[in-house]
Amino acid sequence: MKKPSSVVTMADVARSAGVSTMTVSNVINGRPRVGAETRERVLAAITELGYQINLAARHLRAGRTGVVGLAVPELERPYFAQLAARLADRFERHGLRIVVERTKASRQGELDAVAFSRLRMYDGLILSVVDLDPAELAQVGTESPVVVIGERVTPSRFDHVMMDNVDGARQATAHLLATGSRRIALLGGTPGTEATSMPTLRAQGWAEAHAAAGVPTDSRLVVPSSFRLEDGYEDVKSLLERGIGFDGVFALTDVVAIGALRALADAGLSVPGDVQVVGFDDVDESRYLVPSLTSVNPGHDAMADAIVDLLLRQMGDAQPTEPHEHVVPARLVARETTRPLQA
Amino acid sequence: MKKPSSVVTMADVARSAGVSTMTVSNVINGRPRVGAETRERVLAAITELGYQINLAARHLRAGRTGVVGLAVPELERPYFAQLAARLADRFERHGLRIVVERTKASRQGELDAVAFSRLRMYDGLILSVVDLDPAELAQVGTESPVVVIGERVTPSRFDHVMMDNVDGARQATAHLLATGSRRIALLGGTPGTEATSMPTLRAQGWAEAHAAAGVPTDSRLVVPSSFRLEDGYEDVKSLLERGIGFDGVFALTDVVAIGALRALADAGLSVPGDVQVVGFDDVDESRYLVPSLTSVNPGHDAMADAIVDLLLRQMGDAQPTEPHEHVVPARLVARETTRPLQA
DNA sequence: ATGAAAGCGCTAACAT
DNA sequence: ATGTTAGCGCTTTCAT
Repeated sequence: MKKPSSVVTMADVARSAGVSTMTVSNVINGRPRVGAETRERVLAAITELGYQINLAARHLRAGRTGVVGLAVPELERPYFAQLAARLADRFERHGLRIVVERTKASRQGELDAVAFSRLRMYDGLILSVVDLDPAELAQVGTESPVVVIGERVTPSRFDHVMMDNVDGARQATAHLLATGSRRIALLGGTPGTEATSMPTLRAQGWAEAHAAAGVPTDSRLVVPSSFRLEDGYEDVKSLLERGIGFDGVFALTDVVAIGALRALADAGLSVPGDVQVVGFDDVDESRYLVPSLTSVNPGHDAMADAIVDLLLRQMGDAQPTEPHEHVVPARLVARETTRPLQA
Repeated sequence: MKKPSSVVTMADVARSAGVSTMTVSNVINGRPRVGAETRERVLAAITELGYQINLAARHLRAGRTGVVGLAVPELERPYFAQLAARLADRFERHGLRIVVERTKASRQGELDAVAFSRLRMYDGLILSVVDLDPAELAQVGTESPVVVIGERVTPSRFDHVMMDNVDGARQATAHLLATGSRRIALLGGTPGTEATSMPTLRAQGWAEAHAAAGVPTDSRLVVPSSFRLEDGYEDVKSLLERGIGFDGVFALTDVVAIGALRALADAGLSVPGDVQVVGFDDVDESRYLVPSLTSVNPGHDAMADAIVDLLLRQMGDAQPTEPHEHVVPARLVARETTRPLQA
């Protein structure tokens, strides 16, 4: 019983079993042409020595890893965590592992992810682009399969799956207007950002709905912030403290909405009586909140399906096909933070 | 401008620049002893050919990947998503990437994670063990650094960081008792499970607190379930439908508590007036809920610190040290789903 | 059914 | 400052 002192290689096993490394390799990979008795001997040696295959070597040889990477801005955002779970389910059915990493929504983080992937650690990459600019992304040379998700309009070089941010935001705002809100705060709007960023697109939907309804917007109701719970909380608190009146809230994400709800409660405002609230993402917890959160469902399953389909296609095909641009429709889910529509 | 037809290797670059591969390697890795003019030439060739380093080869050679794996039961559980984020912050400071994968809380998934790691795709692995049994885990031969987290008492072969489940649950239950609850439902208790599983440990704390207070428990108040929102919801609904009275709820996780709160609201029960509720995990959203959720904080930062410390130690040390067992203390955070303690 | 040789793309060690 | 040699551990030929 030899203790595996440091690293046991195939050669060690081969020597111990009195065969060639090739035969060991054949046994390990379940290839057919190995005698039953030889196989036994090899297996015994493997157990005895505690042999473990070296994937790095295998990958170098095979040129593939069986791993798909998912790079998201932040691991703890429910939207991405839930997307990751959906993707994991789907890829698993195709015998692929999925691993999740984060980019911190930074240019560098996003570039790193592509680099890591194209450097052959992943057979394919799903990249949520936030900060990387289309031009930069376009320059990234990559032969390896990449599907870009996220809100920005990206260069046509890559397959791209996105939700319909503008229309979703339009629906959310239109619903608030239809149910009686007239001054709708936009939480998370980040003015001065790229024209194709998620906040800008959702702000655009907010503006369009106002225009369509002939209701004026007030720029003081646009509160810039990040996407954390405390941001929604602080945004509302700040509006109240500054005495900027509002009777509706469109939060750029459900997480922000949850923070906002808390601030409204602290201020003694009732929801939806005094203020109506709509979020975006329709994360799992939204329907369990009290009151349950009206939100925009960005088409989770359709999105996951499209991503998997496009990536597998790239991974399978010999010749690259034309890049696809896939927009998944969004749909408002009305719940208790908004009043019922008049019939 | 040659199009990178398939794979450009260092050798290609070397040829094109009229140097040896070694010089190319030196340039790429920023090693000092390269002439300025040569460096220029090499860099030019790299750009021109669109050369990209092959990490698989690098790793085979270097024997390390710079990647730490984190294997958790489910990607979308807030507790794990938030843990992942904390760990990512810390490892990043040490120049390590962290990637997250899921095990589905299954034996096989957990074994796969160890296999993947020890097969040298990760320099270290943080494994949340749920289903794998200590004996099985012990048999997994691995030279590669592993830190086990999770509730089960694991074999002493591995460094292990865990929260104080029993004491946390005891605090939660004691608080409910101290604030007047007498019939406390236990949501998520899974009877007949391993003696060291998380549900069992937390159930034990629940029982201990009752014993200490001289209050009898009622086994009908123990509702088995998984850890999703809908489980908490269904658990409460089921208790109510079956007419099993209760005036307190200890949910095994905050997520379950959120589901429970919704079911209580649906039944027209007030919290904390009619029923007090305590969760476990103190996830970020708990303090923003309305009413905010009283919960057990399992010591998030202390836990992350301990994990990182132990793993880095293993990754650094030549000789393996004695395995460490680290228990992080838990602490109740009283909020609005429970009544104030009588002064 | 099994083995020998070659080499995946890189880098550490040792020349020059 | 740059090149040569050797080899990481595996698998793909192509023998036998």
